[in-house]
Amino acid sequence: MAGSPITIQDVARIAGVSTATVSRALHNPGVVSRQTRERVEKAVEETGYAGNAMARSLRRMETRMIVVLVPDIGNPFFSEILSGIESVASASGYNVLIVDTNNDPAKERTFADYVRGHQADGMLLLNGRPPYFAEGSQEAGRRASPPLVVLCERLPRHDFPTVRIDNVAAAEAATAHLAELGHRHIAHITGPDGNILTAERLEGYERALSKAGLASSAALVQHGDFSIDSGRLAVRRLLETTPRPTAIFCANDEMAIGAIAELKANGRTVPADVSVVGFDDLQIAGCYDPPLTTVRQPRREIGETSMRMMLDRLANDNLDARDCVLPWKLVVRASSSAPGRH
Amino acid sequence: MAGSPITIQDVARIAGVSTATVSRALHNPGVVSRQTRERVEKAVEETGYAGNAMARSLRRMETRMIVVLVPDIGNPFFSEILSGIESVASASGYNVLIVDTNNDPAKERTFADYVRGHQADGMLLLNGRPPYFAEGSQEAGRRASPPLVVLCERLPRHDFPTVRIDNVAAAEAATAHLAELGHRHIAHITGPDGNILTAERLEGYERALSKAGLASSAALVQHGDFSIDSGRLAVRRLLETTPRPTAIFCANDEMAIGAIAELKANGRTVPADVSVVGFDDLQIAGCYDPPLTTVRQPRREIGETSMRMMLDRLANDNLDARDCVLPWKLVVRASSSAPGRH
DNA sequence: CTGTTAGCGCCTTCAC
DNA sequence: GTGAAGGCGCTAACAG
Repeated sequence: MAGSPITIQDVARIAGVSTATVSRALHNPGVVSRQTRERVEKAVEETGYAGNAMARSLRRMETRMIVVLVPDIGNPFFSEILSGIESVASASGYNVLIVDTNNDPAKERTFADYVRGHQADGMLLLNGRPPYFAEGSQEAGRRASPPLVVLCERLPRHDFPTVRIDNVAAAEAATAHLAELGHRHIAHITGPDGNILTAERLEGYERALSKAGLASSAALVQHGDFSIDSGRLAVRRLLETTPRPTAIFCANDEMAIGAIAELKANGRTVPADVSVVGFDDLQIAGCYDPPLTTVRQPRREIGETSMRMMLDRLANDNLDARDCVLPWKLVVRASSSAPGRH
Repeated sequence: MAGSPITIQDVARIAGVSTATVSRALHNPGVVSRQTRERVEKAVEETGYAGNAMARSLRRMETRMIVVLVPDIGNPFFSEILSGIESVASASGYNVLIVDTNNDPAKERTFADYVRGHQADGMLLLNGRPPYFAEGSQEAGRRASPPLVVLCERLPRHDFPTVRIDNVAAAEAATAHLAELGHRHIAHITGPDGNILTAERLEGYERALSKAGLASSAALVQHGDFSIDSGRLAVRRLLETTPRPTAIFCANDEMAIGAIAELKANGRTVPADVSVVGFDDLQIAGCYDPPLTTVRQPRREIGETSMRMMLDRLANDNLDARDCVLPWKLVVRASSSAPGRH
């Protein structure tokens, strides 16, 4: 009984039918007689037959697997998106292969090859870097590109289907919120260079400053990389800036948390001395001290929508590349207030 | 050129060799002549041949895929473990299918079937619930069980290979730390019922109380479920307890964060009024206000070790079921101190 | 309603 | 060093 695995032939022999009938009884039960179906089911039970996914995939030329490329699975921002992807996928009988690329382009490429190598039917991209097949400009014809949906960012010079929010508008609203509170020296801590989100949120920040009639200054814009530590470091630099900023808009919540921690460590009170606004609305944002004002993204919905677009695309080769823009919301909590006297 | 995918036959035709030679040139280059190899490589380049993983898997009867069952991918505790798993796996040419089971037993079972259905070569379990094939006591013979490694928890009544820390000892040390600071009323917020970690950390807590000569009391033990919110709720109940506890040992960091947030919301100061100790040492623990005293688990190493055990097991059917116990460390930060006057 | 047949694409003997 | 051939397990097309 132990040893060689059970195949459809074993089941067929025991049930006294052909392998084709076993296959039908399992995948298309309506088309076989009740008697036969029951005999097959009994044989399946007896043997513990589980099918062979490799053989089925080869025959059907589909894997029912979707690869999701995530730059950093430890980033809590992604987990709810993944959860949304997962729920839609499994409801349609698809599996999700989550791959942490660690922002390593080589790894991204390896896994992009999954689709070409028939290890997956499609790919969801969360890192805003186009995969190999989109690199050469001449070969980037959409006709040749495998099923792909880009999440959260829109790749410049490509028209892959996209699900995202309007980062420029959201960043503008977050910064405008600080300006409306009366802040005149508003700093910004950016994401990593080369990231599309970084550019868009910076643009929103600058647009808000300009609309509020505030001067922007290079010293007010500090580079970060979305990590807690980079938020701390950026604040250390900002504390040496003149005029001292009374408010900081951080390109994500983790840097905002680092920023607040560092402000406290330097004896500043948030928001009395410095207001801080984040971006993403991680779960921790509401529990931090003070609770963080931030931009909420519909993370689960982003995941769900992207997977639905993927399923549409899989069912219909010639689907148009849609750009789906979901709503965001500024969540005002206690980390932002009118500036104190200085 | 677009349309049907390139197969090994296309490459063979273009290179003017047989498919067998193409296969050899690709997987066993030493055995073909340099001339031939170069011709094949050129043809591969021209065509963009990527192989077909399904066909290869079917032929070789292995998928080089390992499923990892995670109860909740949003829990940051798991991400570094996953990262460790990933790095060892990809170094050996294995892929990791991360599945969020959402603590849903049905889903766990579905994915446990992956191994039987040849969709994966082995399985890593992070949720401490035995999969289907271990449920029936008679069929649970080890000989029949597919390659499986259990992380972080040891399944009772099973002898699957395990990688974990000594939770009882670590919880005892965390509690003893509070007792040594002079606390006499030490509360505990537990994990969810039925979880093995919950039981082990509770046992360590009780053992420390007993060794310190402190009475344990039902009112001091509040149920949680590892979530931030459950930490908040538990504190609300503890604030109505007499005698009021001056210290709380939480079964994980997230509940500790919730506990501190709720204590602050009720006007208590941590640690002056109440000391709080967590478990796990999440990244946020060091940035919280106050920085959290907690137990550090070697998360990355847990992941790496478990994947190595899996690879060993895959390479050698008859490997003994090892129980690998890794070291932990109590990290004392500012959230715990001697009790104030009451 | 059921059986027979013919591969899916690849790798691995077995010959030469 | 290379080619021919068979088959991994399954399912879709075609007969009956």
